[in-house]
Amino acid sequence: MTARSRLRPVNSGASGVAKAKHQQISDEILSAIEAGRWLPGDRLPAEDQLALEMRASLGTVQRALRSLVEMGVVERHHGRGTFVSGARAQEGQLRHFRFLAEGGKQLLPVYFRIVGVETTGESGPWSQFFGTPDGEYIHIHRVVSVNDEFEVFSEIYLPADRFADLARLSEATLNGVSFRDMLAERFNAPTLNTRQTMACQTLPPRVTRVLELPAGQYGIVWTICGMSYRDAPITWQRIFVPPSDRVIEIATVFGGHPVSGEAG
Amino acid sequence: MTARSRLRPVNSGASGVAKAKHQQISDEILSAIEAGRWLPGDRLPAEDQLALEMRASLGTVQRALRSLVEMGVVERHHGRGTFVSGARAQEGQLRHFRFLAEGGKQLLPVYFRIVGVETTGESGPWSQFFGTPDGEYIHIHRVVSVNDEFEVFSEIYLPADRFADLARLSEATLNGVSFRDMLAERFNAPTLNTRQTMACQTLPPRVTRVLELPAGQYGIVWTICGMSYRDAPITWQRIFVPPSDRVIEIATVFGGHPVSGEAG
DNA sequence: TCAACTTAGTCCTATATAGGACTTGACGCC
DNA sequence: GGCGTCAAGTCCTATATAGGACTAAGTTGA
Repeated sequence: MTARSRLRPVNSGASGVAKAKHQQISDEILSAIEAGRWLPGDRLPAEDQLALEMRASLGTVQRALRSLVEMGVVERHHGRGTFVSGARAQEGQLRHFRFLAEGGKQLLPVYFRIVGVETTGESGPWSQFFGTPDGEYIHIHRVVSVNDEFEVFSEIYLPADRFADLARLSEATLNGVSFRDMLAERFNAPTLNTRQTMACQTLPPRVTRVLELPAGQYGIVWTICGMSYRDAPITWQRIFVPPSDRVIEIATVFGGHPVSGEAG
Repeated sequence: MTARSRLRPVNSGASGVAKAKHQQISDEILSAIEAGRWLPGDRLPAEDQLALEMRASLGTVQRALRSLVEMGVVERHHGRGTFVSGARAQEGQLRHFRFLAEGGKQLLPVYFRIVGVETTGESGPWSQFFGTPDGEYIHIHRVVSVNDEFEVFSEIYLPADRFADLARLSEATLNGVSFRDMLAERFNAPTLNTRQTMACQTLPPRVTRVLELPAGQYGIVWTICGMSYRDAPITWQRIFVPPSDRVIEIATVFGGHPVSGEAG
């Protein structure tokens, strides 16, 4: 028995409800990826190999893998193999949102400047999202320059226990990086799904001060709850967007094909 | 041969690129639904029946039907059948967006008041979206009251030729109805997908005037491009949202499971 | 050296078949 | 009438099998 065949055969746990075998299999593979058995970029065993390990037929394994593709967990390439999705895989893609110029041209967030990093036990909507009312959180404020054209203010909360190593990273290391990529690459915590809300409100003083805007300025208060495998909450982010002719495009994906295009 | 078996056998057209049979089949069924062979709420023939008509195996038809479910075109119910999705099917669901109160409770748009209806040849971002620079459009302005709690201003453009009957409807008929439902039910044009952008900008005078806001008030300018079967553009909508502690939740659906919940 | 060919590995499609699970309506019985 | 049983219709899962298509790497030959 090689190291390759360490996956538990499905249906081994006496679970309450019976689940379809293809779901059990995708669940099993997902667990293995979560546990780090394969890292982003790694190739999974071939379909037929998995079918043997899982004691299932090829068709059943294929169906399980298709559902993992839909979740954004793996990618399959004809003739090459099945790979764990890295953050880089969707780079530049409209997976969750992006900024656009007036004509529809895409703007890239290129410059991040850390304003503050702290660990806090403060509760708020983030603690509700994480489901840990008394939890400790890493709280990072940043100014994000979009395409060197305009700036937004971003603050992000992460559970301190899950990302303890992050608190030990220097600010220099955190500067200029995309959190989404970093969490996927260094913490095996890719953002697979988001829940987003928006409102127009007055920007708080700490924001207007840093962005050099008049006090009481209105802006978009944009909340992004980031979820990873099994919809586990990993990031609570709030972005303050001042008035601008730049627009935010929100990804809405149905039927497997992301909506994109140049028009506004 | 009954009226039921009018679907063309797949692969009959000498198309340029070869498509997979299951794609051809879902395409074929989609065309039939588009053409009105089955209307929203109607039951499609059973899987095995379709397999016969399409000269395909059961598994292939099932795969085609699953992809139509993903697109939101049909719904399948174990033991009952496969039905063309009506607009009502997703009522109250977070298919594209919804309004939330501060605590996360859902607010329903309950009251629509028509401000103006006109037919215009004016060009703008909508004509770019529709791809008809010289087209005629039905342009409708409305005040939408969300849960009787706050008001937003909505304007919508529709291609005049496609929805000619709509221009003939009286304002009384248009008052108080959801366009999304009406287009699906009366025009066989369900909104299956959207492209959404947002920006914080000053609200135009015609909006502040109707909503009784101070001139120059900032707000969210929210553009929603609605698409139907095969991503055909059907509605271009702009919603002006004044400052409020009410938030807009945008649906972001990945892996087939819509993200929802009570938290903000 | 380099292009063409071959081969192994992998994913993709499609079929025929079998049984299970759920829904609905009909039927018979009390 | 009300209840349980039954059967037909439908979707759901799973298997075994076959062949095709794409990729990457190695081999051959001019």
